[in-house]
Amino acid sequence: MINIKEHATLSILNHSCAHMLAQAVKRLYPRAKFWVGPCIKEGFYYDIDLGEAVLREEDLEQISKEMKKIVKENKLIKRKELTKQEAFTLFHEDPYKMDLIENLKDDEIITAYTQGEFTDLCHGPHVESTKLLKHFKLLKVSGAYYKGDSKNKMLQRIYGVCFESEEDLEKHLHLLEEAKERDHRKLGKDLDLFMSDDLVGRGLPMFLPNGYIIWEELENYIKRKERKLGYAHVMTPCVGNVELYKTSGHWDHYKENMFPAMEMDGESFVLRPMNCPHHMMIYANKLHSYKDLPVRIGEIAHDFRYEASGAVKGIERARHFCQNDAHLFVTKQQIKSEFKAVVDLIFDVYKDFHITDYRCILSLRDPEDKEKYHPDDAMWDQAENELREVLKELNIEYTEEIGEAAFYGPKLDVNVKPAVGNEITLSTCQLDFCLPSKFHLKYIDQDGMKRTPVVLHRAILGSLDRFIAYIIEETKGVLPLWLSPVQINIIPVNCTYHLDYANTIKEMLREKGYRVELDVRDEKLSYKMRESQTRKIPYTLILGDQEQENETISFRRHGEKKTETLSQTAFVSYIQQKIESKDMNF
RNA sequence: GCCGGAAUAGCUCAAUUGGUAGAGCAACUGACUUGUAAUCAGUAGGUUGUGGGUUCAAGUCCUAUUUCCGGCACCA
Repeated sequence: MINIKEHATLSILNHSCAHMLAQAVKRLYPRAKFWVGPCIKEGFYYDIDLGEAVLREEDLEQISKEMKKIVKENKLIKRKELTKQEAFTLFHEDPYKMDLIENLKDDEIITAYTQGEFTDLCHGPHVESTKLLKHFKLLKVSGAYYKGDSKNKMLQRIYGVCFESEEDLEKHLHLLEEAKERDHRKLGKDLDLFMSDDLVGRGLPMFLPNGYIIWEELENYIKRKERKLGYAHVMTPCVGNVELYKTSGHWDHYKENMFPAMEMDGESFVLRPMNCPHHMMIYANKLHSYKDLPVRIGEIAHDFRYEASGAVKGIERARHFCQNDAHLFVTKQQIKSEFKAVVDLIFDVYKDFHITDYRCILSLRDPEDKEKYHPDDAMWDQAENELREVLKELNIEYTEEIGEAAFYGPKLDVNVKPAVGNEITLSTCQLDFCLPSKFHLKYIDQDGMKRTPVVLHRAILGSLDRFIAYIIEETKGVLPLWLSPVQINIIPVNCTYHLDYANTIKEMLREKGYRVELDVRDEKLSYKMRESQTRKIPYTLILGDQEQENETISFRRHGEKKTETLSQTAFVSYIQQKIESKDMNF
């Protein structure tokens, strides 16, 4: 989907359209006060304080009509420079604009743009006239906190998008509709992958047999990779004593996101929100030599977080999920090489899944903010520099975000944009200077001294649940062969005459380990073929007289019209090769 | 958590201003025996999310609540 904010002409068009939206709102709601109306990736929005009035989706139509009028009025959009004093005078009735003006830097040139009766404080630039803003669509209304802070008042936000032609607009709206069709929540239901139920609880999805096959395949896939890289996998309980989390610091810093404590026999337990403390204890279970390091402890671990009700979304963000987690215990000297190995693993995996549209973010501390961060400047400097060096050595594009690091160390996040909704973090690698010392972790160094290791927290597939959601949306539910719940569907041409042959083939394929179904229902071939296609089964076999006589297999690949015929052995080696290559396109 | 919207059969959706809850698909039964995206006929399927209220009468109006959806905030 097009990024409007990054687009030279569309960004101006959309920003101008936001002004026109404000003008229309002002006409219909004279008491409206305006905060900001920027251009964003998806188009534009405007944040508005309407006082008592409440905007509903259905009100958008009327506002659109007013905007169309303004288009017809062909208002020229005029720029004017103002002194700060002039600006104060001009916008004295609008507290939000006054706020903006107050916070402008003294040397900044203040400008206002006027179109007809409406003037807005704005740095511009804008199109010349409102008549150029004809092809727009208001998309949705929502609440949005003033200055993005939930302690502040909630303003009303209207979203919209504007294009240069009606054709472009229609095309874009069509894309938005298509995106909805690939929503993992819809596909998860259609393909019987997972479900949820009020009686089980909000944010607690359940994987159905089909969905669990995907889950299992991914688990095996990533564990195999990790084993090759020297990871050892463990299994730890989902519940922990509250003291464990007091030791780790989670109780102080993360309590609001945890399910409440359970009291029992004078002890207090919580469902774990993450696995670090358990893994710390596993490390502490044994005295380590510097020769043991790095120690890599991995786990496909079930976690529980009390996500805000508004944050819950299918299996992308739920209150129970499974992390592809690992903790690497390293010496200071090993930070760089281990970090590099993690980054290599991330992109090795992305290559397998054809993930190319991602964004790397290196989150660093804000050196000015002494409160927030673990106080060891030398350590921070070393770590941050080494992370940078690795990313540069590997020639990875990334952006640095100052002040976004966790209090315990810098981190690399890899974000992707799913078909529906906001950017999500898929992979992460976080350095931690704090946790090991909280648990008094040590190793005996070469010189016989006890030293504290550094920990790298990392997740490659992130949570399996979230990764599955992402893969479903990327593939539109047409999963690669190795992940498909049903890989091969057999349709006998005639359920009496060809049943034996169909059964023989089915058993042969099943013995080879493929997930195969035989459709013996008393239905027409075309009916079964249709269903096989809508279920997005990669290979549909048609077995009739010809195949039976020649001991061959005729098959059709999902989404294709043509049929191919192979000998049984040729078909098996063809399928085997497809599965082993983890080809994303079958 | 906040703002707004929604909830009707397993699924997708209908139901005039309040006036007998309905269709397609799926399921089940039967007929048909078919070579690549829907064969035909029949049967069954519902305290309209839940609780309260208004009314002669509520899927429809009011109210509380739960869940879902779109955003916002959150994601040490």
